[in-house]
Amino acid sequence: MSATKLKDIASALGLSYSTVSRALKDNYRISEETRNRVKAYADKIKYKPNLAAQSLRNNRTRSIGVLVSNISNSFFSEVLDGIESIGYEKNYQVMITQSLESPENELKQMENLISRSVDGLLVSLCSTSNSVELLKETHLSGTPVVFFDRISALFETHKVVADNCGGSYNLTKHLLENGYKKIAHITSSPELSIAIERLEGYKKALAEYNVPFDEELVKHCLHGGMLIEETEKAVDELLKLEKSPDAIMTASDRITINTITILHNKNIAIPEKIAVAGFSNFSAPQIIAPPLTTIRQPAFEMGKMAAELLIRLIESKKPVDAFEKIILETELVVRKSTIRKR
Amino acid sequence: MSATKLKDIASALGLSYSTVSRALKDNYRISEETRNRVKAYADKIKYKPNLAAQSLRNNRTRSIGVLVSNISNSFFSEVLDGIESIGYEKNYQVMITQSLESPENELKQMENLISRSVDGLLVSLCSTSNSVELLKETHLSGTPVVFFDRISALFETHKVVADNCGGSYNLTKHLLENGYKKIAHITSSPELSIAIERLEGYKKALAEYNVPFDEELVKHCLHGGMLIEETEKAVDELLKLEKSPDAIMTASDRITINTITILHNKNIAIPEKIAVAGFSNFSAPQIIAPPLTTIRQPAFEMGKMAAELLIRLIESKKPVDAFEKIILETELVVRKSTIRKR
DNA sequence: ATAATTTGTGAAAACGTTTGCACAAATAAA
DNA sequence: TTTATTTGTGCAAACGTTTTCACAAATTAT
Repeated sequence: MSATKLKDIASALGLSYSTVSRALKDNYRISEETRNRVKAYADKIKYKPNLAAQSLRNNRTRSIGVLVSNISNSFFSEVLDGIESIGYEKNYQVMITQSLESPENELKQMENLISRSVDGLLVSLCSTSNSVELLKETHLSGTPVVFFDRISALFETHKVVADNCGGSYNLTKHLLENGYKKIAHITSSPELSIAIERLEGYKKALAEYNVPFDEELVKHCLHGGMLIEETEKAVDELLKLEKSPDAIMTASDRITINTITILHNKNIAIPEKIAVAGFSNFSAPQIIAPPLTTIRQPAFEMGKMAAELLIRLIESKKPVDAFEKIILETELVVRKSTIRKR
Repeated sequence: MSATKLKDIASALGLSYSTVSRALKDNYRISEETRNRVKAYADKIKYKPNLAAQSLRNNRTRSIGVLVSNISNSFFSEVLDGIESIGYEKNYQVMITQSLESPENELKQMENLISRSVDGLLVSLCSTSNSVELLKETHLSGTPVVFFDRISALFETHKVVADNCGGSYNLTKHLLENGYKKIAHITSSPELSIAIERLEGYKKALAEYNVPFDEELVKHCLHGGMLIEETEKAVDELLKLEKSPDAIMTASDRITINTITILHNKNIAIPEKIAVAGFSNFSAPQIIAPPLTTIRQPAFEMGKMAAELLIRLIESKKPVDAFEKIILETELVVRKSTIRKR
């Protein structure tokens, strides 16, 4: 009933463990003949090496750990899809964990992954992360770490990100060019790298079009829109402003959905009264009322790139010389939610 | 640099490995005093047992394997979220793989998980699965298997499913009661358990309202709507029918999105010309044009239940007597896509 | 011919745990 | 007091690999 072992092959073929082991890895001085005999027999009895034993011996698990804030967030689930596809291709097991935006969870999950001796780590930080120190140690002790999406300024390492600044610049510019003057920005926690970068692009576009930046038009949802109340508060405050905005740029899927829902409930016409557009990896922006102008991030691609980079780092013999930073382009798709009929 | 080991504790405290090991597991005759001393020191030096060594020795990995068809499908990503939440709670690592609806992938992924000696398996089969034999073996060899969502008639084991039949019955009934007579059903591969059950509920409702069942009104998308073309073909064929349908009930998120997109493109008004409703775990059905009547499955809950059951099976000493089948209720939410103004 | 090298294989240690068994010390029963 | 039992600890084997070292046989160089 129990699985086949090296010993089974060895005794069946009258060889020693060592010879069998070496024959299967064909990296040593084993005669062509023996090698083939061993491999044929291993195939025949469907030998599968015991991975626990291999890990114990080799200190390698052929697995990578992933930390995201939330698996079921559509952006992250696409990223995970990409990571898994590379894991499958390169024969690495992917271990997925989520922080749920809690720094305590994040730290525990990270420790957990490390104690499972994953060969590398793929991390998208939570907004108030305090696990950077642990990551530094991990990195130093030889387990490579690649950040994606949400990175940390406190720890210089390999990174794969979307061009957040460029994306929000393009989107803001699009709004400005279509005659919107008072553009609000509802974004997530101000500590997040992505929020900072998106704000930057927004400011850059405003400056270019000589529209003064107005602090009051920027609202933060500290929970990234997990709670609709925080978006509600943001929208309400915007509507109460003396000169309330004629467009809202949102920074995430959830915030986008919340904002639209709220405006619908208040019977505020989009885009006639207020235009809406945002960062989104929504699966169907075209069937929203109204079809939504979006900045789409290459999430699947990001997962693939990050996983490929990580595995490259894992498998490179020498410690890699320089940190790589890969920036992926975003895509602006204009739909009706930002186009007023004349 | 390297992690701390049992030996470190043992030599620091002048004890043997065995005593330290037993003290940490407090399941043997170790004096209160020694136990505390060991634990305190272990805490102090942040001792983390080597999991590879433990697995090798115990034949347990404290991990469970999951197979879904696609991580980024919103239904599955919610399920995964649920599974992960229980895994975290019970301290099991979750290893997620996807079949991408390919039986070959499915089999490979399954073998992979098994060779990693996961303690149990959580499986949602792909439509033309041929890995049931392997699962049977696995089950017999003592690794429990729990099916969720898409189950197999060929293998009797533990199951967690939504009430697909009841759900589609309710939805069909809702349509019938709102005056729709010719209700089409666009569903996925006819081999899938969920498709079979949903068709059944549909037929049951029709029969109850004395509407004859019409084979021509049922269309299958073999790839579950991954390719928009297959939905396009289905819709086209329906529209070409002598008496084309006045309502369409869709069986999955992707098919729903595709159908709505296609009808929009053809300028066919929903629900005035054709009503649309479907099974969906879309994150925002309320902001679709028009707001979508849906049957929502308790995906997160399903993941939790399945994971809890599996872990219970893993940790129960005796082989469990009977197979459990948990059926979760679905929720019908009526919105404008099925309500005609009078 | 002998010496040096190459080639193929095996013995055994190591990776870090857990656990059956043995055994001494302390306690309880006779 | 002697014997039986309980209590606390240590030794050593086992889990299934990989790999260093050793060594015999075959080949090549001298």
